[in-house]
Amino acid sequence: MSISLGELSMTKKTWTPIEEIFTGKFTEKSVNIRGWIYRTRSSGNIVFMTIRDATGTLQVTIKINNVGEHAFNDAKKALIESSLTITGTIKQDTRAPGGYELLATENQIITFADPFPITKDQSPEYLLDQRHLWLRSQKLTAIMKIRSTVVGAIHDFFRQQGFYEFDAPILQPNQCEGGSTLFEVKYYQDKTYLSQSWQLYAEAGIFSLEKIYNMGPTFRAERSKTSRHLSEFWMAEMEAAWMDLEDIIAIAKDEIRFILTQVLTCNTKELIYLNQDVEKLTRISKADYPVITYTEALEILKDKENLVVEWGKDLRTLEESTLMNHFESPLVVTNYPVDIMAFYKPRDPVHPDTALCFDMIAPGNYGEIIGGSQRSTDIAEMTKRLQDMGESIDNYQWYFDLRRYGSVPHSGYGLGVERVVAWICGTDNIKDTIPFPRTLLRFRP
RNA sequence: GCCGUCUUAGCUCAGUUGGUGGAGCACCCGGCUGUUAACCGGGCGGUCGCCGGUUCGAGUCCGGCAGACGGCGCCA
Repeated sequence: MSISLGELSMTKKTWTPIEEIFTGKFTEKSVNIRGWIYRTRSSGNIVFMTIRDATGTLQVTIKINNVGEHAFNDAKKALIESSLTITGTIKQDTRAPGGYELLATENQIITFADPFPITKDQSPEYLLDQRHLWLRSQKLTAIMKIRSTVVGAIHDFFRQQGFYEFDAPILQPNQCEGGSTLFEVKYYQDKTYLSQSWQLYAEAGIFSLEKIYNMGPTFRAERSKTSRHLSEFWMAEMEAAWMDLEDIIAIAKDEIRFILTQVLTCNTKELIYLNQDVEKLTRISKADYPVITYTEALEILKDKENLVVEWGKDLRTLEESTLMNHFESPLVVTNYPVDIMAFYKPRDPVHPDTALCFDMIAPGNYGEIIGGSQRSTDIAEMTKRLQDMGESIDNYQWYFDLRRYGSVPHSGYGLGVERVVAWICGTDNIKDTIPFPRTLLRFRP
């Protein structure tokens, strides 16, 4: 028999998070826990359940002589993912996983679950179909905890550095990155697009707040079917007046080190569950990251890998991952050819074929985790490059106004939150780093 | 846009030369007082993606269609 949810909320018990039981401080004491059945098995007059809550899993032993026949039969027939409350004594026992178990004196099923559709064998597609249920898995729980730490760390980092949070519209009339495709949205009698970047609006914000940041959803309708792409992803961006390329590269490195340090502090358990090398991540959290130019990257590829890339072509996935064979930590690559860069990235006056821009590439096969640049202040050159792309200049007059009224040198970058989480967690696919992934071929559930 | 793979039970898969469709898991019933993704016995479960063709006979061979997935390009 189930207890009513109203009745449950009226009970004034103290509930112990499962994680705390493994500190040993509750041993031989009576506790109340609540959660969901992760595994269950029975043998005659004894039922073993693994119970999970948000903090961990614990084996519960239910014996008919301790809880009575009615509660015992409920426990025996409750399927995986049934929710329940249990009272009992914590025992230290080497036979239990983790060395502790709860010997039940009472158990109350809150809701008997239907047969759970996810069993031991699952395909990636099936798990994506059942995403609303697969979120309960230990793997996704671990990743979502790390994601939460990463997002919190980004806010903490910029606020500690004196940045203000500044919001841009999600509905935007113009495109930002050249070549990327936009999601069109009906806007009353008109049409607009989902935000591809916060940046153009951020460039307006720096003239009052000087140092600003933001983190929010970003939408790109690229026809990419890879383990590194999402159609909707979260980007953490910064923009600052008076800063040049060198300044923002230093901030980007500090930001990555700060994120790593926070994750290593808060999520060691999760990193170990995900089979990540904690010592290596600790090393990277304290390291300085190498900075090379695009031209130097081509030389490394040619000299060490015999991989020849024509100067002027962008680094492709193959080249980036080959390059990363030579680096344990993230790598900063600057001065890409100006002709393949977005309209707002300025020419380097010292090396005029290149732009004052950088990418930070993650180790492994996770690709670019940060992209940024100084911002052009040359209205004539930006106008020409926008026209070459077929863009209507009228939409950018407000942006050019920023150069007409007290323009200053300024710079900014964007960090792909999911790519950073994927790299730290070592996931095969970026889809596992966001609760409900949206990709070229999937937008349900 | 280019290249490739897959589609058989609720889930994961096997299915020989073309000859009456199988296993494990899940679920149900029975057994078991220390299990670790428990185990043992039994049961339930199928329009072999769809349409057509070849054949005495097609899950299997051929053609078409549909759907799912992966890689590249592009990007965070």
